[in-house]
Amino acid sequence: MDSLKAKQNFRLHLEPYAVFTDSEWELFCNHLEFVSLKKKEYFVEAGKVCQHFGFVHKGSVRYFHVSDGTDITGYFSFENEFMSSYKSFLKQEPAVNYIQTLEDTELILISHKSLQQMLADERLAYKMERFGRLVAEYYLCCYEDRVAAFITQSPEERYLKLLETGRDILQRMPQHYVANFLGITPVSLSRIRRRILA
Amino acid sequence: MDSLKAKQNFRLHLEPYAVFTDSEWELFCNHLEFVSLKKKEYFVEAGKVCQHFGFVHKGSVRYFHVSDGTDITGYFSFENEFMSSYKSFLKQEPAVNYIQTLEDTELILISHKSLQQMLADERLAYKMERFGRLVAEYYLCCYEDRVAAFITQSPEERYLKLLETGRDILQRMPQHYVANFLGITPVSLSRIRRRILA
DNA sequence: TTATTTTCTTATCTTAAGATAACGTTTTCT
DNA sequence: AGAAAACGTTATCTTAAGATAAGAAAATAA
Repeated sequence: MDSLKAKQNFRLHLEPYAVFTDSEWELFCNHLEFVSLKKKEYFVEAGKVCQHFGFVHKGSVRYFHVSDGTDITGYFSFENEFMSSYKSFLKQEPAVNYIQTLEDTELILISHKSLQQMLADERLAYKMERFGRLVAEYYLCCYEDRVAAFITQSPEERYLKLLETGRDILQRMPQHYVANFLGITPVSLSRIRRRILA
Repeated sequence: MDSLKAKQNFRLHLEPYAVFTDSEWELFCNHLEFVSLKKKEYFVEAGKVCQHFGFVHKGSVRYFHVSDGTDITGYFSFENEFMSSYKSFLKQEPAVNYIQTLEDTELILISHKSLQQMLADERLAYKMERFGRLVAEYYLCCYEDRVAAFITQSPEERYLKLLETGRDILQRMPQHYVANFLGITPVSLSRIRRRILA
């Protein structure tokens, strides 16, 4: 991976959350790790502590749970989106889920240890606290919407909404992943699709 | 309301998120508002911007959506818990939900304007950023669990889990509020309860 | 206290989702 | 290219949830 380009792109996409001076940016970059994963490789596995907060530079990942042998999709992250098993990462406790790449994927990572170091480094602390706050707030809002969708909408309504706003999900994800992202089975989504066409 | 006691209690419950020096605490307290609401009064109404982030000193509140005339519970907050229509508050956009007291309730409030002032005040900025980050992260983790419950568990399983962990919800909330908190109708919850007893 | 509203249960009917299996198609792997 | 795996649809059967209405019990208000 071209880590120079990746860094530039990362800096750009961080702007809503943190604008670094050049010297801050240099300190920050010392903590970044660049990792390329092949399709279907795991970034997080259930039972292990998620050690990194990540940014998808290229490719995409899927976050899913496994129960009774079937896997159930929680969400997806595409290019230029953050990705982590947040609870596991933040609390440094074993994850209850997996994160797996869906394609060959390039990630920029910040380890929990690095984050703590930056939060403890006077030169970066304030900016990192703010960065963390804004990222967490962003995801808080996303989750608020997602919970609202589950309690106020039927599966069919959730699918129709996804059709409107669906980002890359519908184009790039196999339908059975989309199905349990919506909280239903693949068979059920197939029926919903037919119902809508009729 | 005894605002001195309320302040003390608030300071105690903020400790996981922010520990203030006495002088910081004094600055912080200048921004606090103390409000008593009667049962069934509204703290947030759909269509209006949520202006405050709140802490429940006494009593309890319910967060709910209204669609097609029926109301659907999103969550509850009890004594010593935070409460806000986060997305509306953070983005200062119209809320899509209501927040209503369930009993006579005493709240400690921070207005959006006050929060911005504190974030801009050199003497408090760092601590407030950190405070904001830790609160947002806390709720992020709660929401992560809540979404996981919707996609991995059946309504019955969610109810059984609530029986185990249910805080005050089951004791203090009417059952039809609990029902749509679980994403189902009151009638359906009643059936689940019967099924479990049998 | 009486009247009214709220709350919970139960019953009926309709609708849709889950489980499972079969089949054809497409993709992936070697 | 050929074999295997993954994917999407369809069908059947079972189960449970939604909609609606009615009635009893409890809480609240006048």
